[in-house]
Amino acid sequence: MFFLKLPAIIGAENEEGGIRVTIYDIAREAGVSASTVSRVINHKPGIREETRRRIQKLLEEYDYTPDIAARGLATQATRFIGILIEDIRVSHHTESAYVIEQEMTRRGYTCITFSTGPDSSRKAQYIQILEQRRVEGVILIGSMFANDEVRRSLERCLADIPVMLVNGEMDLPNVYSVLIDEERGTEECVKMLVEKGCRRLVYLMDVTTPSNIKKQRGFCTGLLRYGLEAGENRIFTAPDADTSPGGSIRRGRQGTCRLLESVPEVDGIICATDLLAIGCLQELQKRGIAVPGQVSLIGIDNTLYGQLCTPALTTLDNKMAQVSLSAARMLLDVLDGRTVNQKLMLFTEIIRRESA
Amino acid sequence: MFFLKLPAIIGAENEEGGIRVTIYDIAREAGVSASTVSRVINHKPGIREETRRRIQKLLEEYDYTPDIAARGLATQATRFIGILIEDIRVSHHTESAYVIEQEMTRRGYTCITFSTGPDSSRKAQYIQILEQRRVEGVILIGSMFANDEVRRSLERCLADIPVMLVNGEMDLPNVYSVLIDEERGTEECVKMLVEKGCRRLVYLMDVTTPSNIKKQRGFCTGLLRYGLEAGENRIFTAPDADTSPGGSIRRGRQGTCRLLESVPEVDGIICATDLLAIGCLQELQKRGIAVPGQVSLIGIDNTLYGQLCTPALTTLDNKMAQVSLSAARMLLDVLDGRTVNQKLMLFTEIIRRESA
DNA sequence: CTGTTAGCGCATTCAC
DNA sequence: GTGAATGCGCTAACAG
Repeated sequence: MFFLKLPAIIGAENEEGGIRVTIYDIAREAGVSASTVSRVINHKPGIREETRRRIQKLLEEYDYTPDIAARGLATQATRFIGILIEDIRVSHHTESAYVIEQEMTRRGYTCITFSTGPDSSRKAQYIQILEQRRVEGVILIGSMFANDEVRRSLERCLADIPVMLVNGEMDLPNVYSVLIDEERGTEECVKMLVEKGCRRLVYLMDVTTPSNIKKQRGFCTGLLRYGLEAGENRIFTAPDADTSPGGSIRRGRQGTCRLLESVPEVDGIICATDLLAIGCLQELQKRGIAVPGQVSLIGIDNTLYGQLCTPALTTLDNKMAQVSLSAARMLLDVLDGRTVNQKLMLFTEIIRRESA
Repeated sequence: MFFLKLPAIIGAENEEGGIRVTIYDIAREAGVSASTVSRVINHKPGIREETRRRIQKLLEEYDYTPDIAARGLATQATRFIGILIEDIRVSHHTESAYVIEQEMTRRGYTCITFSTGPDSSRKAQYIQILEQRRVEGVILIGSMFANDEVRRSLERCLADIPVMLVNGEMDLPNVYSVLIDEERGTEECVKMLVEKGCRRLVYLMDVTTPSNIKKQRGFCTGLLRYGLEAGENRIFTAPDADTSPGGSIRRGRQGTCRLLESVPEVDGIICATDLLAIGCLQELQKRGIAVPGQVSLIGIDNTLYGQLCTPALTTLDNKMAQVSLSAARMLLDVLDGRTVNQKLMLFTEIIRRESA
């Protein structure tokens, strides 16, 4: 398997058949030592201008490209950032991954991104892969990462590197959080519906993520605060068998069916996600229930989907792009040795469109 | 900067404060040499069962995790795959990246994915980053990578590693292609519209990608073949200033305005993408033009968006997920030393829904 | 200003 | 069966 690198010994020709040119090749060609070449490559001072130029020229001539892994081995710095998401196909996750990758790349880091799926033990496996790759920092996107199994895995594998939790909290010295106040945001949605005259509100969710639970709490708080009687019968959970992106819509439809059976007099619905809301909308329309005429509808996430449906969806923007960008910047700050706050909170905003 | 690793010399305690345990640490603890530990880790034969078990136990006890980069330096294998996409936020690109990442991860590779943006010189830069990371294979997603600048960059940087082109062609010995017959597919769309009685067809596109050009060719061929007079006035290009995902819809609306001015009697529109079609649909509805009553509308891509709008969009499914999966598998075959076809073609399928 | 030496963590010959 | 020696490509400390 090993290719004996004769050129290095004989000083003969190389640069063909997949042989990589190394700093030694360049050094030999330039009649200097490898360290000198290394210094030129890394723009270190203390090199005669003539030498620098000569080596620079050879580097280009031979199309030299540094092996970052080898460099990392010597410097103990891989310049890798790990990103874990449950499913990158979910549109606000896509947005997050995109924003983070752009920022990290801009700053000279390379991102390794994995879609882990919902299973916690799988998440732990991916954390181990990141450990093996010796990432210098990690960003976990989504509240579903804030659980004990992930926590244990982090303590075990990544105790010494900074970890950013996007929309989740974890009490660990190396774990930082960027949060978004979905709870208060959802409460504001209730307020808005009440002000529009709604009296029978329902919160529809599917997967019981910490995030969705927070929204639920905000919903309940809103009911109390704005004078509506609370009660378990105002919370509905759609079955979550199908985990594909399209599944959300289906769940929205099914959840709405159930909901309408229990609370036929409903006049305001808040859905945990936009896609759920769109499923809901489809079911309502199918039954001839006017939106927003008879029922006001609000989604959460501010996805593109919400702009496309008719009527356009009023939605709670949880600003995933901004939140993710903040997380990326915080991580960069930590890596640069700057002190940062361990927790940060950003604020949601209601995007008023036609459905409410 | 360097942490003198005293434990290795003194044989003292370690495992705290970010010091990674190496095979040498384990070896010392077990009273064997590093080679033996290495053999155990890599499940090589020729180790006494007792020794193996003892070392195995220590490995777990000390939470040993191999440094893959160091291993790669020794074996000349990084197990990295590079993926380049113009914009991962575009839904069928997301799907592609997802599918490929899942398959590669399953097979022990780690993906490095970049969103390059449309600019060719930027694409070349990203190719260089992949080279620096010593990826073992590369997948370029989208026809926009099939241009001369990228080609030169590949020849220069990645001449010795397999490159898969998803939906694009390039005549280079190490470049493989998985294609999708969008040309014939679009032709079939024309046929379908003609059979529905349409007589004034228009093709609306935005960015002039090789892929969109192919669709255009298919459109023209269809016109000829199915007895409609061709002509430049049947092709419309929407302005493409805004490159955000939402921009597509806006372009669809604007393009439709122009189109209606020139060909007010249009009764069938094929759009180069679903999002474009949705913008088109919005504009038509705004003007009170019935779809599919007065105008039949077909999109391309089979995105989730097409299922959400009203009426649901008839669309040409270009099977990006399958195409991407095939590309991933082909690449794995090449990496495993199996011979594969350098080109492969998959087939589109029309998804009939309400808009046509 | 530059070369020599050593070592990053690991896998692999070749001895024993 | 196992160990010692060597090298992967690169950087960094220390001399000169």
